[in-house]
Amino acid sequence: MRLSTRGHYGLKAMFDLALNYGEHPIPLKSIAERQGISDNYLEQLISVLRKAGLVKSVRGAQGGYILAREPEHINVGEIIRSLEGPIAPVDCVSEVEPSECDQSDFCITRTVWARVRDSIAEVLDSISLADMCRDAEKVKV
Amino acid sequence: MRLSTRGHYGLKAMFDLALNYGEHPIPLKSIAERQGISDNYLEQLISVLRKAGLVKSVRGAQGGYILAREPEHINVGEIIRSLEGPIAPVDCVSEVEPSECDQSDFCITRTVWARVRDSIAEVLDSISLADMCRDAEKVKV
DNA sequence: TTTAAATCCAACTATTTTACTCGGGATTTA
DNA sequence: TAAATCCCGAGTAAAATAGTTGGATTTAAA
Repeated sequence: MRLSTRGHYGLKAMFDLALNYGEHPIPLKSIAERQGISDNYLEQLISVLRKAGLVKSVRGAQGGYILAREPEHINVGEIIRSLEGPIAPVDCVSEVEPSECDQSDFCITRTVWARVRDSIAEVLDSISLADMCRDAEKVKV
Repeated sequence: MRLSTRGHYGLKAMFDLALNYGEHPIPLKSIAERQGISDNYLEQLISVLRKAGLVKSVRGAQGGYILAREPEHINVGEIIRSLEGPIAPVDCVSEVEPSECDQSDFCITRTVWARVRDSIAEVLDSISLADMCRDAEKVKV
């Protein structure tokens, strides 16, 4: 029941962008450094986030990345889904295109995984980047 | 955010044993057949469940497996943990021996994963095999 | 007492996934 | 024009996954 580093690193990067949200784009290299991630690898991940419409890029010198929306309007669920795919503890309860399984037991186990899926989704969808920034403020003080 | 087949199959097998709970041990082959699992593979999994004290085995002809406790007193969380290890979306919030990470962001992302972990655990620990059997009854009628 | 039905166990393996790295091209600012 | 930066596709080593295989042991029943 583990997240891959894609989602893990991706959220770190997005949170970093939220903390540094403003006029100027943030170069990927500085995000990678602060968050302790290989910048070559992070490049791949942020490319996915860009294609998903969660960040905007500015090319050239002095370029970098900015959140595509205000931190208040980006939630963790979106970030994780874009990097890890639909939430699905097992395939047959995927949020998108669940696979069929015709088992003899009326698939009661399936309902267990559906409940797990929903509880994960509920947590992730309820937390925005702005929420996380507020939490960070609290910790600082 | 996926479970491996270990937990998936393991729960199916335990549920099968719960549905067939009684005097007689259930041979592994019949569980595997009903649940559509390779019996060689299931053998590995049930061996873990036995060592975890969740099932008892009876060797020899007419042998098989029985739940070590009544279905009411075995919950899904125990089964999953014994097969998949501690619940931990990411290592640094593992239920057991969380790994250290000294990042610059006060690890607010960490608190997100802790909440996910807790919500998964809450669901899994709240469902017993007996609950699942009752659900199965409802579906039948 | 033999046979067949079972569990038990350890080692092997093919495939897939993960977590990267690498090299080069395109774009923009100073 | 040089430097900083994003963009993109291909390659790769290591680990995890999902099994398979072969044989030893135990026990009930014929």
